Amino acid sequence: MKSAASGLSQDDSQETGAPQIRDAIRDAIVERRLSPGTKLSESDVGNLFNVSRTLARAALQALSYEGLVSVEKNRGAFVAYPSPDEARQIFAARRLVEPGILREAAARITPSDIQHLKQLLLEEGRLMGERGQTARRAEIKASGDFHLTLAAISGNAIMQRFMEELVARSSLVIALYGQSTVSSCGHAEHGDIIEAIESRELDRACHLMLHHIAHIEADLDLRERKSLGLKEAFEL
Amino acid sequence: MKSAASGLSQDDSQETGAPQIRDAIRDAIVERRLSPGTKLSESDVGNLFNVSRTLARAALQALSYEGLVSVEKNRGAFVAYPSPDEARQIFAARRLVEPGILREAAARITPSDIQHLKQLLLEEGRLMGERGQTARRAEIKASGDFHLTLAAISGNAIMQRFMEELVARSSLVIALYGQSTVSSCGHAEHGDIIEAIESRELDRACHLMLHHIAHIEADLDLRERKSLGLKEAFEL
DNA sequence: TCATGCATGATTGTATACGATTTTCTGCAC
DNA sequence: GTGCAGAAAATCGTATACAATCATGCATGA
Repeated sequence: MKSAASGLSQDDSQETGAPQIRDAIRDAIVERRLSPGTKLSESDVGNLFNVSRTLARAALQALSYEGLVSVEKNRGAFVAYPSPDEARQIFAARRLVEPGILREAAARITPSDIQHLKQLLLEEGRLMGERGQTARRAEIKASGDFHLTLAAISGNAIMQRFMEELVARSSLVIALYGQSTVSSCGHAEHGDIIEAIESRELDRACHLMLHHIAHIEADLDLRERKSLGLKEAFEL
Repeated sequence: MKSAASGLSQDDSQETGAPQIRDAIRDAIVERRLSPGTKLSESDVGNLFNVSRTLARAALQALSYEGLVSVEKNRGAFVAYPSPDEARQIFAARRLVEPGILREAAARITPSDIQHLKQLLLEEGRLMGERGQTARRAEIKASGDFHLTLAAISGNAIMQRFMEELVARSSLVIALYGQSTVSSCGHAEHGDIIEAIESRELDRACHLMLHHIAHIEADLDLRERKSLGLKEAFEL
């Protein structure tokens, strides 16, 4: 049987052209290899990926639609530097939509979906134990995947896409303003939410979700971080 | 005092380049001058607006991000032809987010905002009385503006943008599947919602909003309509 | 010394050119 | 007349070229 969450597994491996560049830069942003404010020159991006400025520009344009990159006319593209107010709006949006997504997902969830969620939870826990930058980045990604998987299970492609944008921008905000080690408490909360869903305690699950988002937001602090540089971030 | 709804008034008049083309095509789609399935060739769009394919392509790309245009690799761009399932997802998304937006808006609403909403209501009623294509199109637009204004009042730019996308796509769906004359009952419902907000009956306002959306959706005939697609009509 | 203006370089904005893919047309065989 | 193969046309994908705009630094003068 085909799980509803299978929508997450896209064939990203064989894609080419602008989408590939877009995804590569997005990953770099979400995983903090590129810091907010970093300039993304069209020429540099094109040279890095061995394509023309045309494709580089298309990729940057796409990322600007997702709110991860801000393009300023005649000045260039920069990794988005969300203001504290933007950060609040992002989390307000998540508080607004995630309970609803949770309810939809709970109504359609299958045993294999629950299995998938628990798998993610284990992975998350494993990464939490490790040290270092890479583990930290993977942890951010895993934490986001929990929410994205719920959106996928909900079966609404539109809400799923919206959540992808919100989660990505959240990562950017956490990278900018997060003070403690990301969502260390989030892991346990994810487990609680799954548990509540499994036992059909919908109201409690929504309540937990709202608290979870509030906890992430409460961990934010307004502090500036400096950039890495485009080349270093992509050196293989 | 500056109303929260002032975010709606953007300087669309002086914009140039791809954004102008994008907005022009979007208006044409939302106002039903362009029918779903219509091919939007890059060359044709470029010639129409006296720009190169580069800008035409950028505009079409932007519209594809909004879900109003679907681009098929090596085949071209077409006005989106939302499937019945997509239509349901769009309205499911609206049911999911609009009550939350309504609550946010109610918490921040000012007397001048209420004035603005009532103004929209009057305009809507005026258009309802008229006959003809143009009045019908304007009515769709005015009906959408009510929801967009609420989103603007909520003060969350992210939700506002999302609502803009949902409303635009809703217009597309209504154009495709709507059977009666749009939201003739919607006008009264808009008034009821404003009234409920004004008297601080939040729960009732949300309830009305959900019913309102359900009514619009109930007016849809989610079966196939042969209004367009010359080829499909004769070749299938 | 500091402010101002201009020249120069770098970067983006837009258009055009060329190659790849798809679609359509044509013509021949059956 | 039907069906298929190959050519021709149209359209998209990508790269490159040129124009416009912005940033930088130096010269100049108060």
